[in-house]
Amino acid sequence: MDRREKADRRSRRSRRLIVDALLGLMLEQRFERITVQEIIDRADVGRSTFYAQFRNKEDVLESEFAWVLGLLHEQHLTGAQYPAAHLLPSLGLFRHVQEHRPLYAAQLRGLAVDSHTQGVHRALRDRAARELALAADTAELTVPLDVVAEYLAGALLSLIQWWLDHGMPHTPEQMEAIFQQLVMPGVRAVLPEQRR
Amino acid sequence: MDRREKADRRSRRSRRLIVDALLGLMLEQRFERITVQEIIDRADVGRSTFYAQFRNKEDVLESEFAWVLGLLHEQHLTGAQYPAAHLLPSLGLFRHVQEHRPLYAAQLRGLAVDSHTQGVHRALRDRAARELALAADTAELTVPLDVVAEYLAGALLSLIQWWLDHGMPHTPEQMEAIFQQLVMPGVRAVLPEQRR
DNA sequence: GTTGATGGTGAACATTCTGTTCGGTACAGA
DNA sequence: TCTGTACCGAACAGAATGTTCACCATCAAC
Repeated sequence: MDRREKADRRSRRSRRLIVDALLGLMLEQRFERITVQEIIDRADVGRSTFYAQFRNKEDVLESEFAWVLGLLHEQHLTGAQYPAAHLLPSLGLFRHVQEHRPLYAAQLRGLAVDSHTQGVHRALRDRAARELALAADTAELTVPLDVVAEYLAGALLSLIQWWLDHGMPHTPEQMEAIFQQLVMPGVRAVLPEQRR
Repeated sequence: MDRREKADRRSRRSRRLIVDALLGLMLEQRFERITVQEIIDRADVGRSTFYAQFRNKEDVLESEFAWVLGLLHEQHLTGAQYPAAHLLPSLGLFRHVQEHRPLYAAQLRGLAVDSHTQGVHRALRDRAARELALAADTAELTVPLDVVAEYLAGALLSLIQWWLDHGMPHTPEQMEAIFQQLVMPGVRAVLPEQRR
């Protein structure tokens, strides 16, 4: 699964070159327009090397994303190292995006396989749904629980989108403050007064 | 520009067949995987007919979207036929999406050219930014104006996404109520008390 | 109805991109 | 030093795109 540690030094080098080439290209043009030929030209590897390492160009991005999302899960989405009232590990997510900025920026600019963004979206939405179910009696919600979960995930991602789009002018902590001010009041409004 | 009114009856027929075929296919598989051959097979038109009417398969969707977005603009985004405090014509948008459900549903399921969703997103965001600038003194905002605009557009779209995803179980009016409860409190929280 | 114009048809074609194969070379790691 | 593995590059088959063309169908106007 993770070919980062083991494997031949040459393999790692090739994979790195290819991933970097693709991320670079994605800052210039949209993903679908990029051809395998362009990738291997920029990476300066042979065609057969490319296909020895990846199934296709989608696979390049997917494997990179799988790795980064794995980190996200184990570092920020497991356990409950954040205040329960927050419902989502928003601060952790802002920090995570900042840490892996090149990948996320390329993803955004290249308008790439939307399925990745959607993967994050789903993960956040489900996480929020679970937290909400714990935080409030479902029957007491004035709005369906899964709408609230969708809203939370969507609003958080739209802040992240804005942040990336504008060259990340704020710190994760400032973004977290904005998130708390802007997004959370709506959630508290539909929860019956309870758990602060 | 708009080939719906003028043009030969046969042209209109062909275009309609092709658009419907594509929308149908998009309910089954993602846009990128769909080939022109599949479209013309399902539409039952000749290959050359397809290319006589459209530049490529993106063009099919684009022309349809351009038309529907044109309607959206003239019916819901111009003037200010909605309460100024709402900042966005959310109810109008919910109604509009319901009215053109097949297109929006296909767009969503097919994970199609994200640029269309982004087009709507941009339009909403800019609209919100303009309204915000009128509704509040920029200097008095505790959060940058364009973040709020982005948030509004993103949150509204995420509600629409949920709505489409779940087969539109609510009326536009119910969705509007949810939007008001869930999304607007955050906006009021960052506006200095003013204009109710 | 005849007629002239416009659109539709299917087959053929060049082109582009994809993904695979293979013999030979270079390098990593033990 | 030696063995396995990755890289290389060229060649290739297959798929999909978009174009062209000669022929046929349909329109609407006379």
